[in-house]
Order: sequence, then C-alpha cells, then structure tokens
Amino acid sequence: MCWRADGNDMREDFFKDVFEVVCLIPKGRVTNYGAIAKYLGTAQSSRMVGWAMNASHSYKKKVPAHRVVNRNGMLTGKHHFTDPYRMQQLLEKEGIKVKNDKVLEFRKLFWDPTEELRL
DNA sequence: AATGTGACATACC
DNA sequence: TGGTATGCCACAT
Repeated sequence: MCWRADGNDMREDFFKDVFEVVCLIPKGRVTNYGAIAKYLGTAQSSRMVGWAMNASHSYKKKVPAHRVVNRNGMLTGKHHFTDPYRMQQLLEKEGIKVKNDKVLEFRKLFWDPTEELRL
C-alpha cells in the first residue's frame, strides 16, 4: 500500500507544534495545557494540547509529556503513560516534587511558553 | 459534511 | 475533592 509521504502518520500541524513546545520545556519545569494552547494561538482549545499528547507516542521525538499537567498542577494524564507511576518518577527525577499526583510549588515551577519563548 | 471524541478550563454544587 | 454541565477547537472516521 504505497504510503505517500504526505500521508505520513505524523501531520506537521498543530500536533507538531505542541510536541516542539513540550520538548522545549526546561528540565525541572512544568506547564499546563492552557499555556501551550495559548502559545499556539488556540487558547480556548486546551483540549487539543492534551489530545496532541495522546499522539505524542507516535511522534518520532521523545515528548516529555510528564512536564505537562493541568491547571491545578495535577498529573491528570499520568494514566496515559506506559506506567502511571512513570510520570511522577520522571518529574521527581528532574527535581519536581509530586504529592498526591499534584506538583508541589506548581506556581513556582510553572513555565509559560508565551513568556519564556516570547523573545 | 456531519458526528464523535478528547491527557482541558471554567463554573456550579 | 469530585461529579456534572458547557464551551471550545482540531482531528478521526
């Protein structure tokens, strides 16, 4: 079934942008879906960011999806990882403290692409 | 084109 | 904290 190049599984689209941004998240920092969505121009569709993460598995590059949490700093997407614990482990490994599936000092560790990548 | 879906955000209780 | 309801937008079928 001759797969065409343009019919590749990974569309260089919204998703790619999401992955790129996520990959740019500094180590030891976290962000939320809304921030990424806003950076991409679709502030009102934070859902898409999360959904993009869902496709992160298909992405060639490694996407540190564990650095992306919801607005409360809660590891909502951990269940989508290879292992639910993996996400927390990775975060703690980077120096981020996680308690009750929630990022401690989320405010302080929050990394906003709209501000950090602004310049 | 229409419908279904989703790792959210916000509001309300 | 958790469930429900609504909005919102891009992707999959």
